[in-house]
Amino acid sequence: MAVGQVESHPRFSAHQGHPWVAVDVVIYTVDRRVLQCLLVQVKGGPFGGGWAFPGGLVGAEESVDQAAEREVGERTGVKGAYLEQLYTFGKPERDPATRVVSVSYLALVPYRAVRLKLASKYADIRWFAADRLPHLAYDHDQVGRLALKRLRSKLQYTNIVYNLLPSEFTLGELQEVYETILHRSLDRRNFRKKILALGLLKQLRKKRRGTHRPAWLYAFMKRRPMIIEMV
Amino acid sequence: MAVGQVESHPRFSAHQGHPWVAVDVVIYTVDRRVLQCLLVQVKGGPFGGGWAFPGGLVGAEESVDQAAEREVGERTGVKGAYLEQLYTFGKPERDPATRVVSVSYLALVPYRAVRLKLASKYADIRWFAADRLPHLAYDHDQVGRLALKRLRSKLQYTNIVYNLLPSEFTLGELQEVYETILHRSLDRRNFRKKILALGLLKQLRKKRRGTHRPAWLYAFMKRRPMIIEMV
DNA sequence: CCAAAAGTGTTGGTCTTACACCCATGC
DNA sequence: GCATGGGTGTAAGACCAACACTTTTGG
Repeated sequence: MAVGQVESHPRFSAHQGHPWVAVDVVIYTVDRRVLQCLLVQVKGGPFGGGWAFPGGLVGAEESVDQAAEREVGERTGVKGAYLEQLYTFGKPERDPATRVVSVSYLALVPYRAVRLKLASKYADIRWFAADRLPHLAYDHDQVGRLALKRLRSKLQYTNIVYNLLPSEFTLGELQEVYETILHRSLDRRNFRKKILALGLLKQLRKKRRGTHRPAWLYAFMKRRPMIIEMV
Repeated sequence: MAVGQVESHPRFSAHQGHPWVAVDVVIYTVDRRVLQCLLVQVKGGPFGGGWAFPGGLVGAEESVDQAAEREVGERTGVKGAYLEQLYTFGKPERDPATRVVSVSYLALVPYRAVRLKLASKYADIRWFAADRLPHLAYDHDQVGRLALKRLRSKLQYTNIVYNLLPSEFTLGELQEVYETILHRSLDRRNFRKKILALGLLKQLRKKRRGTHRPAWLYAFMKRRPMIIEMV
């Protein structure tokens, strides 16, 4: 991209120079009653060996959202995951190697659908319990705190939880995901009352048979983000 | 900034190319019971003659936040205004002249402190009623909708309104600002009850003498952002 | 028959909303 | 004395949190 393009831009003068643009994605999933979060191990540079959220530069032809979606797809194999922009971090010193402005995203993927894939730029990739992350490279500790806060708060007034569940589930399983993420226990009767009152779930005609009394299976009527009030 | 720097970056490969980074700032104020919003008239290019929010490229040495603060200072003369990041817009086609990723901000300034200053890059600058903006250049219609939504919602659970008021004010004036921004009338008794119960205001030892019964003056005890519950 | 998870209503307290009259001043 | 904005309390309804027992199945 030529500098001349910006010098002729009607709103901008080019004297300032400019940073690079990257995305970083905090990818959550729930597996066996634990909220997990995907980290990659940085290979070289001042943070080599440290852990960070996966991310990469935004390409010339793609939108910033697309770059985030691409990163989720490349690392987890999941297409069309739930993605939400968190915040843009732009301090010059946040990455000592280069001036990088980073747009952070929150992503939710169902655990069963994930097939982790390492990129050559990383030394390792794996899930960590979201509330016990190691110290992270760059300013990613801050990104992680923000993501967790946003996830917890958004759980309460949206239906995004459907992104973490299989298409059929029992109310007990649904409640378990809420409890896992919010990190506190909820009253079963109140939970069922409230979530059923929202009218977002439909009861299926089958039950899940386990080791004990079978439970009705439910599904979300619509699998798309909606603003509601929960918990 | 040399490409070689990024090719040697531990996390990124340089094949992608990269966009420019800019900020756009939605600057609100309240004047005579109207929520006003600052627009500039674009000079050349495909949007020449159109109106947009003031903004500019992020400099190599400054953070993105600083670029926004600088823009507010340059246009209004107000230093240290309330600033909050809104969202980052990053579609390649959003600005036809150049690939620009734009970080949008919401700013609040007290009307009395403002001295508007035109930049050579703009044809004009002036206040518009926030709920009657003209069609804007770029994707700024979207930015404006988002800013207004955020302002209204944040009014309800923070104390940011202090950024729009002089240091001393009556409860009537405070309520008027709320009503102006929320665009609906509030019950006076309930409003006073609630806002006083928050304990954020102190009653001063003086009254404002107007054309009728004098009203007690109040001030915010702390002029810094806090999370609360209002309205 | 025992263990384990599923299922189900009511009550008290808190919070929110709606609403009407008197007061102090300037003109 | 009248017009104008300032100042104040209560009652009804909505909402939320707390709480215990019975049912159904597998082993």
